[in-house]
Amino acid sequence: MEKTDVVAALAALAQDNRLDTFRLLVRAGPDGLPAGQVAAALGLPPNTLSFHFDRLRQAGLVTVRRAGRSMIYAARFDTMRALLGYLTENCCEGPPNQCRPASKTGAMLSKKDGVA
Amino acid sequence: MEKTDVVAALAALAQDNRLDTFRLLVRAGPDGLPAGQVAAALGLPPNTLSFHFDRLRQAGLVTVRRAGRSMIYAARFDTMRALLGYLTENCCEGPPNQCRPASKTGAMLSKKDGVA
DNA sequence: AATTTATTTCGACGACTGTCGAAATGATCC
DNA sequence: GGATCATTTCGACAGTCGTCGAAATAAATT
Repeated sequence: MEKTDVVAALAALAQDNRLDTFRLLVRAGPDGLPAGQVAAALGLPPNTLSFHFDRLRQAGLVTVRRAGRSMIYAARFDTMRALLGYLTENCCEGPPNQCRPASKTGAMLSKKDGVA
Repeated sequence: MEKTDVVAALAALAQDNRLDTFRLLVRAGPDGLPAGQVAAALGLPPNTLSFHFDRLRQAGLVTVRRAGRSMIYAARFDTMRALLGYLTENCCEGPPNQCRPASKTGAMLSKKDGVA
């Protein structure tokens, strides 16, 4: 994933209503939800939501398909996975690996520290 | 981590120069780098960089300490870890867990699908 | 205490963002 | 084909963002 795409995806998620929207779609799973249902769930006017959907779509975070007169939006898990991959690799891996679950016990990985 | 903090952190990282800055600090490790060194590495005017550092600091992504006349900025790995945790939990876990490494073989987790 | 070095604060600027009312589009149903 | 329902497009608006020159602060050097 290119840095440009990462910035775009981050920007898309860095807004209250959009983060809510995306989380809702994630919970809805691969089948997605019609725009109206999202609007109802979040209490957003349909044109405002349309604007946000567009941002998410341009960032590659959702897909749309038409079903009758509804537009069905669905989360793109592949993009989200790629984003998480980038962040984990580029923004968490300090010289001594800083990105482990905060070490509850402290043991368990103090043996070899296999860092490339 | 609260949703507000998540949005703040995402917004802080959703900008070219800031993402570069943060990545540089991550690679520098817990000891951090003096502002001037970051400015030199990224070719940014010091006042512009100062503005971005402030954003990162307000989002809890970096710390500052003074050392002589230099200001040393360092990445906050704990915040980054918390952010990744939130994103993984809230933005990747669809009904059938969507957030695995894209399934190279396809086997290996098709046995029980243990989702809470 | 004056000078140099490292960084921040201030003020200004054009560009972009998020929101909304109103009008347009597109599909369905009599 | 006219009414209706779901959604998008358009235009406008206040607010925020990213950048930069210039001035201010803060610490070391002489």
